[in-house]
Parts: sequence; C-alpha cells; structure tokens
Amino acid sequence: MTNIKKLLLIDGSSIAYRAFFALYTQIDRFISPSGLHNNAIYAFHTMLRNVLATEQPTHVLVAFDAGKTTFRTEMYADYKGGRAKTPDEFREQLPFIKEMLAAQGIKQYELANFEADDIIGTLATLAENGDFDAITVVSGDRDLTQLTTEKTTVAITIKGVAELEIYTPAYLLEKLGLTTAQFIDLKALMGDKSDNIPGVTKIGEKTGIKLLLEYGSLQGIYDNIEQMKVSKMKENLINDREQAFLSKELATIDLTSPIAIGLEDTIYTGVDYDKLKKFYQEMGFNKFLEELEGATEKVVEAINFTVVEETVTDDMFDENQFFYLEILGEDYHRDSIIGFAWGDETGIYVSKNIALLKSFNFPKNTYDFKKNKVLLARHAIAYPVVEFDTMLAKYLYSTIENNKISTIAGLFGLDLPDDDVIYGKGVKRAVPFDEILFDHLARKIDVLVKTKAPLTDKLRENDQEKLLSDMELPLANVLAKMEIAGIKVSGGVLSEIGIENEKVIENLTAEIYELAGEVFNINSPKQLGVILFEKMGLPIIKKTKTGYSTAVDVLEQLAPQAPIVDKILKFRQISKIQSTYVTGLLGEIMADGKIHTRYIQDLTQTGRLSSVNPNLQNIPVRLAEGRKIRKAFIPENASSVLLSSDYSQIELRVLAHISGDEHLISAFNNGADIHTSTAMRVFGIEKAEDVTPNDRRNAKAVNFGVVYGISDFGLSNNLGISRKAAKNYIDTYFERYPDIKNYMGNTIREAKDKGFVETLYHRRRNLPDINARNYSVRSFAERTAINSPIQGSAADILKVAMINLDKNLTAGGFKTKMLLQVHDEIVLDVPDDELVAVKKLVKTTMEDAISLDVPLLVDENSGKTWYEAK
DNA sequence: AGTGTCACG
DNA sequence: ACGTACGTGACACTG
Repeated sequence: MTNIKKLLLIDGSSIAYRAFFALYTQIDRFISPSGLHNNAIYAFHTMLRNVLATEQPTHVLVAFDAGKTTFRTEMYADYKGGRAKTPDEFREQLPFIKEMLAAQGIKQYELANFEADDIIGTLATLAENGDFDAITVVSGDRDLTQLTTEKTTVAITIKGVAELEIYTPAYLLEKLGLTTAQFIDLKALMGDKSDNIPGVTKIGEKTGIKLLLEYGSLQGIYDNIEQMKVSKMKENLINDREQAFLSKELATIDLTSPIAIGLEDTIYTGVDYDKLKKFYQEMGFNKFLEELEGATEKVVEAINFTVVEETVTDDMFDENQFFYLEILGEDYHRDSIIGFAWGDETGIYVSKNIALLKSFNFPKNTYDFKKNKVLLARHAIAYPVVEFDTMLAKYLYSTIENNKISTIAGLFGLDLPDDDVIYGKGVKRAVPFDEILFDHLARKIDVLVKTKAPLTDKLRENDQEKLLSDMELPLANVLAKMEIAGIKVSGGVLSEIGIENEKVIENLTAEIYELAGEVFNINSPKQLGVILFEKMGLPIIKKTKTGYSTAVDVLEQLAPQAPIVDKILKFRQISKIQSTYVTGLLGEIMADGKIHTRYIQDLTQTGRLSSVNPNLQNIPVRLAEGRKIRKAFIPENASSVLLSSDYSQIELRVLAHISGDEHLISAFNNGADIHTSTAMRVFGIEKAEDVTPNDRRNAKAVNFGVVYGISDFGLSNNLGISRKAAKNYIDTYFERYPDIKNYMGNTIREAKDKGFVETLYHRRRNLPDINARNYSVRSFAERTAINSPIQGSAADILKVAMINLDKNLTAGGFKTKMLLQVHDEIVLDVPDDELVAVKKLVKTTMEDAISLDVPLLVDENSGKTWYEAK
C-alpha cells in the first residue's frame, strides 16, 4: 500500500478578503448571535469545506500576510500603495477565521517581512522536491499561478469564492499561450494595479503576451530591443526598462523564504469537535452545527392531517382554505394526478380519490392555478378563478429564486423537503407509499397556509397587490384556456417538409464528406473544428472555452475561403429545422391532432411568458426555408381561419413613454417609420426619401441597442463596423435624444439606490449585482436595469390586452379562441363569419390596453395557415 | 449535466 | 485595460 501525500496550501489573506466581498451584498444577513459580522467567515468556511472534500489532502497549511512592510516595500516603497483601507467589518472577522481554522485542525503560519505567497511558494517547492505526490495552492490572487508545475496545481477563486479555476501548466499554455516562467514576465510588463506594480507604460495583457510570444522572455525583449521597429511602444519599453525589471522582482514569489516550519508541521489531523461545535454556536452556523451533531438526529415535527377516502363532509370545506394538486412531473397535459390536499390552520385533508373532486367546493387559494385548472379540465371539472396563488405571488415578490414550495418555505423560515427528495429524481422518480405521499402533501398545505400572510404583506409593501389580483391571476385563467384549446397541426404537412429536408441533408452530407476528404460528424462542433481549422487550416476567428468556435458569424466570414463552409451552413440550417421543428413537433401532436404547449408564467426575469413542451414562441419565420413550418399550423375547422395580431414597435413606444423623449414621442404621434425617423435625426438627413436602406438598417440597430442597454462593442459587433464608428453613432444618438440619455442615467442611479427596477405596473426586478465591484457583473446589471422596465412593461401590456380580449370575446358571444402568445403577438382561431368583427375587436382591445403618451398600433393578418397569417 | 449552436421576440 | 448588447427553449454532442 502506498501512502499518497497531498499538500494543500491556502493563501489565507487573499481568500479571506475575497470571501468578505463574495457575500458583501448579504452582509446584513450574516450576523452572529453576539452581533459580529460573519460573512467572510462563512464564505471562507464554505470554500474550505469544498476544497477539503475535493482534494482530500494529507497536509494542509493556511498562510497569512504578516503586516504592511515586507522585503518588497524595502525594494519599492510604493508596493501595494494606494490600496483602499480594509473595511472594519472585514478586519474584525480575521481573528475568527483563524479560530475557525484552529478548530478545523488546520495549521496556520505567517512570517514577518514576507507575504503569504512566499510562504506558500517555499513550502510548495519543498514538497515538490520531497516525496509529495501532489500540491494544491488555493488563492484569490492570479499571481500565484506562477507556482504552477506538473505536480503543483493552482486554484484561483472565481465568482466570489464558490468556484475555482484550476491552473495547470497545460491550462496556462492554453489560456494565455504562456509558460509558467513567461507568466511572471507578463506581470513585469503589464504591472498590477492592485499591488501598485508599475510595469511598462501602455502595455497590457494583449501586448504583453504578443511580445513574450515573439521574444520568449522579458530578457529576450530587451536583448532584441534595438532591432525593434520604431514605435511608441518601443520608446516606452526603453524608458521603463528599469521599472520592468523591478516589477519582475516584485512579482516573483520567493521560493526560499526563511520559514521556521517544515512540511512535517502541516499534517492534517482533522477537526477538533468540541472547539468546532463551540465555534459554530458562537457564529450561529446552525446548519453546520446540526451536520456536526449528525444530521440524522434532526427532529422533524409530526404534522396532523386527515386522510379522506370515500366521502367528504361539509365541515371539511371552507372557501379560505388552500387547495393543492400533485403530479409527479411537470407535464400536466399528460401526467396523472397522484394525490391532492386542502386545508387551513384548523385542519388539513389529503386524498388520492379523484372522484371526490367531481363535486368539490374548491377554495380560493391555490398554488399554480393554471396547472390545477388544466389538470381538472382533463377530468371535465371546472375550477373558478381564485383570489390568491402562492406561486404567482412569490414570483411577483422576487424572481431571483425558483418558486417551488420548498423554496418558499425556506424563504420564510420554514422547512419542507424538496420533491426530488420525497419522489426521487430521474429514473428513480416514483409515487411513494401513501404514508409518505400524504405527509408530504399535508406539509405543502401547511407551508402554503403559513406563508400567505407574509407574502401578502410583501406584495402590499411593494404595491403589487393589483398585479397579482388583476393581472397574473386572471391571466392564468386565460392561459389555461389557451393551453387546453391547443393548436391544430397537420402531421402530413410536416412529414412532407421532412421528406424534402432528408433529401437535402443527404446530398449536403455527401458533398461535405467529399470536400473534407473524410467522414465525420458534422453536428459535432469539436470534430467540425478539427476539419476546418486543423485539417483545412482556415483562420481561427473566435474561440469558445472548449475549443474553436464554429458559430454562424464565424462560418460566414470563412465562407469565401472554402466552399465547404457554405455547405455546412446550409446543413446546419436544414438540420435545425428537421430535428427541432419537423421531428420535434411531430412528436408533440397529441391524440386530438393538436399541440398543447405549456406557458411558464413564473420564470422570466422581466415578466414575459415562456413556452415549453414544445416551445411555440420560436417557430421559424425569418428565413423562407424555416417559415414553411408555419404551413402546418392550421385552424380547428375548415370554416375558420388563424388571425395573427401583433403590436408594432411596442418596446420602442414604451421607451418613448417612460423616457418622455419629445422627439421619439412626436415621431410616433406623427405615424412616422421609427427607424427612418431615427436615421434622419442621427445622421442629419433632411428628407425621409433621402434615407438609404443602409441608413435605416443602421438606425434600427441603434434603436435595438438602446432598448438592450447599448455599448459600442455590442453595436459594432452587430453592425460589423469599428468600435469607434459605433461609439460615434451612440454619442450622436444621445446628443440628439437627450431625454433617452437621461432616462438611462436616472434608471441606473435609481437602481443602484433602491436595488431594483420596476415596470409601469410595478413588476419588480431585483438587481443585487448593480453595485458589484466586478466591472462586467456590474455592467450586466446596469444593462438589465435599462432593459427590464421596457421589456417588462411591454409584457405587462400584452397581458392586460389578453385579459381584456378574453372578457370582450366572451361578452360578445364569439366562438373565437385565443391560441398562442408570442411576446408581442396573439394568434387566434376565428370562425369565418366572425372574422370582420373579431379583427376589429382584437385590434381595438390591444391598442386600448393602456393609454400611453404615444399610440399603440396593431397589425393584423389572417389566413388558412399560420404561414399565410403573417 | 454542461456546452455550443440556433430558433424566436 | 477590462469585456460586454436584452429575454427565452430545444437539440446534439460530450464527458
């Protein structure tokens, strides 16, 4: 038996600091019973547990920085100068982190005049040269990557401290194209702002890597500096020569620091139970405490309920009860009811006898009303609209988490096992024994009953009560009717398209194999990448994190260079249609000849719906080949047609309204073509007829960009123009539409202040990342702050329109049925003799859904198939 | 289960 | 210097 020796070295100072900021937004939630902040302690602890579990080290040491002055400050007084003062809330946690480490049985070490890096480097080197099999270094500081060797892997924390990016020499080479030694030289060239290492003026990561790849090393660069052609960069290199070598020294970790401990001192002995228990109690880490004491001992309080088998009596009913229906999966169009429960504070009832539901006094509180309504409709049982729905209420309150009952329980301090635990998941999912099923259902009712009041309070605080009662609940009822109705799809039409596609795919496949000179899987991006970029030597335009990108924009650029590329593009296009829309949709046609989608009403961050099983919100329309799929979508009877009614430019109209921009508003009020109008203002064109199609196209992209939270990079990518030109467009746009610029600034400011943004109907999106220190995380939150009120208000408006339309159709006694919703479009099945009246009704109902400072405009098309109704 | 790709608004 | 357009779902491939 061989004893594997694994050393784990943790950069305690850097991890603690990262840990603090990882949970900084939650700092007010992480307070120990004695009132101490413990967010950093908690995150450090989580990271440590994960690493110990995955690495299973035999030796562990956590190194800390000893103080402000080190041998580096002697060399360079400004080293780590200009750093922000560490927050008090952080400093007070450090001693407790050390206490926690001691309780975990982990050795700690610090050394005057040296940094944690140097201690780690020295011990790692000792272990390398000794008989250790593997060394893992964990830090939040990318500099430690320089310790990477075949035996030593360096794990750098990302996304707070929850995830680790693992550096091996191979990974470093792949990621940056550099060796470990070159990595230090890169630091010397580019410097490091956070450590105040100067580097060479104007040289960043890109230029640094380029130079190192050309000259091999820092020394190599300066050995060849004379031959370099005259440039600003060369001048900077010459001027900053001394600084560069100083930077290199500063960046280099000392592998021979005079540590007073040895590897034998780092043996991991495991936790000290008593100390750790005391520590968890002190910190209020109850979950870990329970775990430590043995999770199995956790006492689960029993819950009282009555099993109802044959007869329900009147005393079991009250309209203020909750009702809950259970199925094993998600697909309520196909899955069977496995049980149900109802009740309130005074009593809970459970049953499996569906016959009981035939004459049932359904109460006014539900969880997922739409699911209940559709499931019951399959048993010819009606469920009248209710007053409260926990799933929808929770979704309105917060979109951050999912809206499962177990999640809601946790949110309000209750405990409910997840369905996956009770029913199992994947192939193991099954209906449990009655005792377990009934107990679980009763607990769900218990949670629903107990969380209604706090949820209602939240909605009242957020001014969202009407959003639930007047929007989401009535909408759930309308959506249920649409899902139950389904849309008729001709399997014959799909099959015909499928046969044609098969022929095309077969021919393309043969041609692609011929051009490639071998047979391979065209659908595999990996194999395709090898053919295109290795065998055929085409230029690599973009990389993904796993290899070469073969996405459309890349292939379109490569098309002129090799005839195979166009064939691949065509193959992709037709394959997509075939697999997703021909084969896929054929498999979704149910016994009634219809497709019944499910709209997910509690998922999107903006308030839109989504559609699954199948998704009927992404049926092809943009390209002719795919658009043909719409020929298979037909009305229920020969005597009706499909009517498609869609809002014209609803998002830009919403933007005009909420920004109050006079130019945008007057353009819409004058009925102008909005993209042409934008082109005229931004490009200074006097007459609309002088706007070229290209001008309009560019203006359209800018308008889209504004709605998405524009950036010059994004726009340049979209239009295929330079970043500078894109920036120019944006600057001019903001100059000519100052109110839009103000709207963006104000929205972001308000979001930073309040932590959320709202739609016209008070639908809320919380933005926990809006004040993040990480630039791209923060920027993303800022763009969503701009986009969400626009996209969300547009979604709200269509929801209102659908509710009103449903009411108006019923009131008018029409047989017309709403079938589909596609974000700004409603598709209806209209009997021929109702078409004229219904067209008018739909248009006015949609246009009058809300009164804005600009008119809403609806376009309508009808026909014998969805293809013709566009 | 995660990734890449591509369909829609 | 960094690294980015907003919101979704389905399919195929790959560990």
